[in-house]
Amino acid sequence: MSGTEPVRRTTRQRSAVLAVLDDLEQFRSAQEIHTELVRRGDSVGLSTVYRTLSALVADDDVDTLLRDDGETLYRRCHGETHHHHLVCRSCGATVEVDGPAVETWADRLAAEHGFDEVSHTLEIFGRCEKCRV
Amino acid sequence: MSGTEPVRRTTRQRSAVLAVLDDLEQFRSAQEIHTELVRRGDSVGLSTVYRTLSALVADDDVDTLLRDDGETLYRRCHGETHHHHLVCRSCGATVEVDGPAVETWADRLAAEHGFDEVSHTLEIFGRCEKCRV
DNA sequence: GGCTAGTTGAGAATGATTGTCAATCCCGGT
DNA sequence: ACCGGGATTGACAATCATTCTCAACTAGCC
Ligand SMILES: [Zn+2]
Ligand SMILES: [Zn+2]
Ligand SMILES: [Zn+2]
Ligand SMILES: [Zn+2]
Repeated sequence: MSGTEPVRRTTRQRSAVLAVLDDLEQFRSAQEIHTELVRRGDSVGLSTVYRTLSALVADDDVDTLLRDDGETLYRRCHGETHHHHLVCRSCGATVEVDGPAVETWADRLAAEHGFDEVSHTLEIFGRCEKCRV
Repeated sequence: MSGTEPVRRTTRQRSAVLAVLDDLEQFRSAQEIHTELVRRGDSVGLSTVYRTLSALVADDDVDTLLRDDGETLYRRCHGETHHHHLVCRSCGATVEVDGPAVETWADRLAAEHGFDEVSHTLEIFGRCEKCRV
């Protein structure tokens, strides 16, 4: 399917971004990840953070999620296969979920209406227990 | 649930935006709607377009949709109740769809994980028949 | 015809994301 | 260890959707 993927060199910056992602259980914005890198004293240029995240997404190593305000959030998920997320609006805590029924429903529906090259987005938002008053 | 809604006056601008929305079957961005208004010779300030659209969304008279690149699209839907969309990526043609099974699945899942104030986003993208090569 | 509060719009401001490009670095070959 | 060339970096500028500002305008009401 995908042609030969471009070579990715191992650099201090790339490792630093990956380290932050591996320590984070929540979906976070590029800006937040950049701030965290600075806080750790392992500073990486903002452009590089964006570039690295884009590469990770292209390689399917990182999942993205669009917040209501349009900002993109990133997270390194454990599941290898296609899945969705139950996300806490206030703390970003995330549960990876599978919905086999939804997958087939969406594909069938699209086919019935003559749609091609189908994809879908599905995210569930809420407030987790820890974030109750 | 919602308190007394703020008064909305009937202005030329508001009517013009609604007129465009009613003629459009596709999801469109605020900028595109603004361009269409100018083309019709019924120009409305861009700020006003955004303001009007926001008000319509707040009043549940218009549906929104976040495109992959984070831009917000607007559409005046026919269905009164909660529903989702099957959208053509190239022309924006939209089919309103219902997924009762998904609704209950999402709510139950969130409840099982102790989540509160649950909402969800679900959109299906594809290429419609007219947009095949 | 006036009053007044909601509305408008040109332009500035915001803020995330992307582009630029010279300096720097990784890595396979020697 | 020493190159060399292509990949990577980062300070900064640029883009672009969206929001803010605020003085001028107007719909709705007496
Ligand atoms: Zn995930
Ligand atoms: Zn899915
Ligand atoms: Zn709709
Ligand atoms: Zn739904």
